[in-house]
Amino acid sequence: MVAERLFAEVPDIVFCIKNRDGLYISANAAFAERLGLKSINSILGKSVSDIFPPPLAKTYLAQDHYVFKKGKEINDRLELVYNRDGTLGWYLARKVPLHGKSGDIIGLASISRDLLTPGDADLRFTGLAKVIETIHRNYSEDLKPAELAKLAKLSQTQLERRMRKVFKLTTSQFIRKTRIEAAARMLVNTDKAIIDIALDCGYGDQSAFTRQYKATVGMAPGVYRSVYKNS
DNA sequence: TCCGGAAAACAGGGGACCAG
DNA sequence: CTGGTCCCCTGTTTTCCGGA
Repeated sequence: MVAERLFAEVPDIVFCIKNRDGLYISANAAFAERLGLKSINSILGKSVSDIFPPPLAKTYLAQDHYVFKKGKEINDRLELVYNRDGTLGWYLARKVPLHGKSGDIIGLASISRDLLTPGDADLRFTGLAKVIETIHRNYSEDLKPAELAKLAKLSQTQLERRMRKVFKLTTSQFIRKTRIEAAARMLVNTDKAIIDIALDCGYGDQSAFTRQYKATVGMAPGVYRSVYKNS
């Protein structure tokens, strides 16, 4: 298959194909590496439940189900993944249905792009340094892309274009990324109540936070804490 | 090729409430 | 504390067009 060769040696894009039964029939080296495995051989023929912890597997299964059932793509989903080495990694995921000759769905292909951190030079060059600094400093407040654009002396259109160019994210996705990442750290490194973490991270109430956290990380905050704290 | 503005479509944020 | 529903409304994103 062409796609397999295309993604085989690409280091920052995780690629895999699952058949209609949800079993991995293809994956690239980057997939194995993200899972902390030596080769992809130990993944092939397995399902998500065999590979990921139950709460995450549940989320991934639901996504696969959506693709299989609706025949629609999942595009540019921002995901936070707790890497094997304990670091937090951000990825943009995409899942597309694969159709057989008769048009029926026979599987799905998934790619997940590593959101690499741009260098200071990139930020200064694009005029985004001030915006990023403001978001990192004030993520607990109500940040408005229009005000951030003003701060950077850019039109909102320009800000969005440059954010996409540098981060592969919209401004609001970047704000969300910053908040969720801060929340993830607080969940693991502190004993703060979830409602307090929600408020500290700029959410109006705890239920909004839980919903967004789950959508991004794949687990509710409390579940995430129980899985990763002291592990 | 880059930029800005406008308009329209659309997604989704989040408040409120409730059940478990 | 989690998670579900309902639903309004805001803001985001896309697209198009014209100008430099």
